[in-house]
Amino acid sequence: MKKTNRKYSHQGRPPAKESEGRRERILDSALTLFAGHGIAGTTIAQIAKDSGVTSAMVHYYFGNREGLLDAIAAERLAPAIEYIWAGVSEEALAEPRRIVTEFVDRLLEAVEKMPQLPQLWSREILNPGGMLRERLLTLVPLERLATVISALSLAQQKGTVNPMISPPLVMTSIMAVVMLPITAWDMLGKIPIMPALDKEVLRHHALALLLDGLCPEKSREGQQ
Amino acid sequence: MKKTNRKYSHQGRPPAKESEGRRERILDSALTLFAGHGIAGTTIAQIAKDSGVTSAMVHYYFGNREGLLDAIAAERLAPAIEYIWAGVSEEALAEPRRIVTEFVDRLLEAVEKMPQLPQLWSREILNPGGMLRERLLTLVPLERLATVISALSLAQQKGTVNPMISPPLVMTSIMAVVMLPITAWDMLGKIPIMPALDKEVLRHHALALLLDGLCPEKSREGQQ
Amino acid sequence: MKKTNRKYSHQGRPPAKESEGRRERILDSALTLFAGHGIAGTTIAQIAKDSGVTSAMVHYYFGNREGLLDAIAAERLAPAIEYIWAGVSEEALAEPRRIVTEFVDRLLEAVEKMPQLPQLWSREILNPGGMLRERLLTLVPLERLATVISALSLAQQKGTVNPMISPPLVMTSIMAVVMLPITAWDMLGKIPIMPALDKEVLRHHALALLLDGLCPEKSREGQQ
Amino acid sequence: MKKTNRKYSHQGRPPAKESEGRRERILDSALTLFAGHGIAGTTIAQIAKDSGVTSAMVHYYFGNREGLLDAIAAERLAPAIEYIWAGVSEEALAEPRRIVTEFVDRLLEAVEKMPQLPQLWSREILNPGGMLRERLLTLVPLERLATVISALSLAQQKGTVNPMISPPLVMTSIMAVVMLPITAWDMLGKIPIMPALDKEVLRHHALALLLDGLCPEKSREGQQ
DNA sequence: TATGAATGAGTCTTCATTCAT
DNA sequence: CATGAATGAAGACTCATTCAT
Repeated sequence: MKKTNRKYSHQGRPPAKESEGRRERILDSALTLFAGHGIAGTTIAQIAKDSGVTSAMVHYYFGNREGLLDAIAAERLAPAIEYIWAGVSEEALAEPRRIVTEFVDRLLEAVEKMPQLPQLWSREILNPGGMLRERLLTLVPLERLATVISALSLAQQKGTVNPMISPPLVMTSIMAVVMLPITAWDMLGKIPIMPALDKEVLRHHALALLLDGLCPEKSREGQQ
Repeated sequence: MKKTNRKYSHQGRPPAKESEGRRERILDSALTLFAGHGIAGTTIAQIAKDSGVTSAMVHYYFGNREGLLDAIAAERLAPAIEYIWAGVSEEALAEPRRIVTEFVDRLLEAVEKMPQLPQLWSREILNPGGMLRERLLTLVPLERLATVISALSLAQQKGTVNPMISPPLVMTSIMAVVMLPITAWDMLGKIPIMPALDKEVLRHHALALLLDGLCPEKSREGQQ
Repeated sequence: MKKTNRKYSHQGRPPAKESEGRRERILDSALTLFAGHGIAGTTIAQIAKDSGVTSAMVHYYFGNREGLLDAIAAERLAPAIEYIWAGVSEEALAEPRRIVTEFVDRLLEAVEKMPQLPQLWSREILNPGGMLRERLLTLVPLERLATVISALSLAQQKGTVNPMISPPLVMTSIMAVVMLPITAWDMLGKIPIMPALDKEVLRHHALALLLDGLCPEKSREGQQ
Repeated sequence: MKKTNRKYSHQGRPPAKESEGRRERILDSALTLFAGHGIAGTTIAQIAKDSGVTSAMVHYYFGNREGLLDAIAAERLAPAIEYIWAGVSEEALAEPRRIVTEFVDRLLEAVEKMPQLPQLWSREILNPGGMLRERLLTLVPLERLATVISALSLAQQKGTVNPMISPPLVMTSIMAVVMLPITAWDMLGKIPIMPALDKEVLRHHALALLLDGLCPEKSREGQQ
């Protein structure tokens, strides 16, 4: 069941579609369909059809639905999550702005490699009742998160971080600001006066908002 | 099929439980179960059982599954969305900070009244493939959104709004920062050094982050 | 799930086929098919077809395969078993010959009413791994059996019962001698010089063999 | 496809486990699993796993499921049946008591060598619908059975056999009294006052019951 | 010989939906 | 209004069997 995660170990290109085995192709299809219609809304038959195999074949490789979800979690999502968190370097911990910058960049890179990530993350991981939640809870590097939270608290005491924000919520906020617009991408496209919207625009927007806020110069008197 | 939306039209108390008809009870159950297991993961029989009726009764009231979703969208979610957007007052448009503050507060009030909102929003509305998306797209006040975006752009030109942010993404960012942590509430609880986390903490965090950023005083050189 | 067992409570005729509900008809079909092909060899679809319903209907009435087996055990076989054991009267306990006679007669009456009994008994109840075994173990009146065994032991001490037999095996032996030939009925029919074989012949054979043995007059020297 | 039946042709020891080929090991597993869960309840994959081969291998050796059943019947059960019937010697035919004694002993010896026999016999051979029935019907020495029946009839005319018993049913009765308690062995163990029960006890019980009956001294008037 | 891969047919089960009452 | 009964279609999963290697 173990697989080396070629995709995230290096910065490697994905291997040629031809050389991928059926197993990988099934996982690809599952990932995409799960992102598109939700896990509960996707049948094994749909995955099989999309990947050009019979549904019996899906059972052959993964045993059952649960086994497929396990594989998706372990072989596709866990590496992505690891990759994202590996992005917050030790040196960055001392500089809150770097924490944000590096984390945002890792998120965007992960999404680049796996476009289904934002939707799976918001639907199946973040949500209680999400079908990948339990499976990934153990894979999220809680101690890493704790380290970052501590670093932010320390910086807050030193006065380099906004004293009003709540350190434990920061990483969630970053993920939210980066991932959710991607999820809603096409919805935003419906807005009439929407200008060109791409990952670069999103990156600048997210960094500016997270680091300096909407109205940085403004005095802070009337806030609540 | 249309119903007045007693809940959000005024600030009125919800009507006495007794007076609610079966129809409303079915909608309540549906809303909660949809939020908990996703729409695709919820059967009519579950909703029927939870609301103490037979599943034939659900069909009697709503025709079919689609009809139930229509009703949930029109009678429960549309009013909530209307309520949220109604919060950005005309006067606020001139003051970006007020836009944010009022919007955040409306969001939190809406969640207070309908705790299922964050999960339904991220799963079934925001996500492409979400089963309420199409139904609500027409109900989102796009012209209102356009107005706000224009106001933010104008303020940006006047120098009262961070020139690096992207106005069309602002409202999405606000919703993300407020709603997602609520969705992930219990997940965040698993973090060891998590302090007390409640709506008030979230409100201050969201407002501080959105308005002033994580590191407001810092110079802005390293931002690449 | 409880049903009065009309069939065995009195000596009543079975109710008219017409008035039986679908549920009963499904149980009838199941009983017959289970006896014919074994439980493991019978599909729900076969039962459904035989009883003129859809297989979804079988699930509607019994929940699942296990539920159907439960119903067969509780509503059909348990009453038959009760009926058989109820046949050994209190007065009979003092007279070993009456125990045998009454038990044999009850067995034959039960088979008369439920011709599937011998096959189900030998395949699915008696056999370890039989699918009704666990379900019926609790229903067999063990204390009644114990009473009979005690009575036989006592009679053995008084000299009215063959001192060489083993009382705990007696009831099993009786059932075996009566039931197994019925199971193998058609097989026996293949034997060339087989005379007319019917229940009456079987009854006399069983009683004679069980009570007096094959060679009653013979001295008992060579028996090692 | 034919194999010499080493096990029953002589009194030979079973060959060393090592020298048995895979084919024999598959048959062993099949025999045991068939006895345990019934033939219909046993899959080829289970047999393969139990015998340490792949299920493709089972097909390689036996062609298909039917072929495996053929082999079980021809190579394992037929020899056992032959062995049992070979036990009724020519000399015994003149003495009914010897017929019984020798047949009982052969049955017990056969069971000793093949503990799965009683269960397979009652489930899959004796029962109509039993999956080995057709295959073994031709293998049962019908003419031998006819000979024995004739001998018993003759003895009955001569007065050395109970005139009330039915000669064609005698051999079935013997098998029933010997085999069925073995099948139900563990079930009998559940009975509270059950004394030690082993093959020797069973042998004496069966012989005593079959030869002399439960109440040999009793007068034979009330037997109706 | 031996096996991993592959599959069509079938099994149990669920579910939205309908309808007579 | 309300429901128990009924069902067709579809879902997950199993299994005997085949085949290229």
